[in-house]
Amino acid sequence: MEIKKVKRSEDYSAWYNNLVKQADLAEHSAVKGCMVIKPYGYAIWEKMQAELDKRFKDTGHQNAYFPLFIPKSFFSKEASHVDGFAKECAVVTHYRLKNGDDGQIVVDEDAKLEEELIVRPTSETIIWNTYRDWIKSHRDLPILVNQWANVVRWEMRTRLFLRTTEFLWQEGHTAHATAEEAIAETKQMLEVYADFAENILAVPVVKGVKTANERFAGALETYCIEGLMQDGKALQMGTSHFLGQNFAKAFDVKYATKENTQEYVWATSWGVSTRLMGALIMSHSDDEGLVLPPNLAPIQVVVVPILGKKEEEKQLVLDKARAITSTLKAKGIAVKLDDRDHVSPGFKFADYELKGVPVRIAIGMRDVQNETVEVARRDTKEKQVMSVVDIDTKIEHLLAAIQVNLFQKALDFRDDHIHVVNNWDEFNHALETKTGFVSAHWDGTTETELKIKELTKATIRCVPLNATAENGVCVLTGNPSTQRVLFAKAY
RNA sequence: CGGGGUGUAGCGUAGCCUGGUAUCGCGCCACAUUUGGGAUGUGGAGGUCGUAGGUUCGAAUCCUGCCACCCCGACCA
Repeated sequence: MEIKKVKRSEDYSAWYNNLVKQADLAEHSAVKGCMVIKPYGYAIWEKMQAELDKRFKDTGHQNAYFPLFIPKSFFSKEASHVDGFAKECAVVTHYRLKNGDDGQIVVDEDAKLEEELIVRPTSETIIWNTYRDWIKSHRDLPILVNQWANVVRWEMRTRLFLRTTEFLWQEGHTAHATAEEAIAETKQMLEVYADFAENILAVPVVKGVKTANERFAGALETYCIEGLMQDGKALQMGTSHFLGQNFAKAFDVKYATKENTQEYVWATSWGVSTRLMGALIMSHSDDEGLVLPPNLAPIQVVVVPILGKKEEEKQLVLDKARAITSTLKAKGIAVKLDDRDHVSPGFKFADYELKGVPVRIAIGMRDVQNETVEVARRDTKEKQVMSVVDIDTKIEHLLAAIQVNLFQKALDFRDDHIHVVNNWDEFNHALETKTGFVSAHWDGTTETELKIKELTKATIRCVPLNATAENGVCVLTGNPSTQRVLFAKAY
């Protein structure tokens, strides 16, 4: 395969698209807006799933599965929800095809559904319709359920992983007796997402709440984690919603309290999607290709034997390479020995760099004689010759160091790209001349937020949770404000 | 969905303006020599030129519709 080089600094979009294809993560399918996730890309998604799923289970959740289809009438039950999703729903209207007059397969008009089915864009409605039957008493609460699923949102414009018509995600849907408990759940899951993003993806995130304008359709409060990509655009990486009693009321889900009164149930929902693949790619990768954090790499270490021409030397090198491979495997490291003899070492080096493998070990005759290996790390491109003594421990430490370094690098980049401004001129100047987040005072009204969006294309990514109270004036209106919010151009 | 652009072998491309059945590189197959940063030579296979029509003796090339992708908007995880 000829490698098409696209520089990140020259055309970020082209670089991203090219990287997704070259690194064998995904490709466009025959279906508009839908992608094929290839085995290597899916392996990374599976690692994400495993890490998230463990955290969900650790916080008491169970997995379940609800239907792909939702009766249309369910959507009309929660008014703001239908407003939010109606414009992007795929609808099933018929259940049969037949042979048409001209030999073409056509939809059988006689097989029209009584009630159309919506392909889920999210599952609150079907799930809350189900919860009505599950919840009768305070003893049935809480319900802590997650589902791994595909959903469909008919977006105007799609991009590999970042926004596809069909995407994979998980959606947690919990039911609680009290508002306090539901809010605690919402916040807990936000922490789970932030922990996952920072410690597994090595992507620093800002935890915050969305403004009323950016809130999930049907939520009282939307918490989010926001990341900053290498091109300086923000990416919403996960959301956790406090839904109040909106869905309980819409679907009439009540429970009997200890005092035998009937109360509506309190709800949360939370989700992250294959968009995280996009976040991962855009946070760390470079002109040589993908850069994967060790905690997520399907292959953490690749061993490349440098095979000489003499048959006996070949065997010596291979034996040594195999020995090191099993030593690392025994330590629980995901290691691959690439002993193919028909591609050159140089080709393999470049190929595994493209695939983002964190550590490469090369072993040749020199190393066999000296009891050494050459170790190269993907993140810094540094190479060093190491003694094979305790190689497993050394590699284990190196992987941990790479994980930390990637996070630190991304964190430094993010912090360098938060621009604090205090008036409208500074605000505009920052948006025009710099990329990243702009930290500014805002008067708290949707009107101002929309006006700023119209004037600058920047949106309020979130009201950060850890911000300190600080009196100031809104950059646009001059009205009083008590806290800074983060603006940015976003994906 | 609006504006702009692109579509030729698995990948990247030339040819299109000025119509005559397609160029080059990588990859692939065979053999040999190679192997510490994308090896070299020799021989070979692979294309209904995105798709459906139209014009023409003849269409990759001209015209029309459609599809897909990219960029910029609007919408959004």
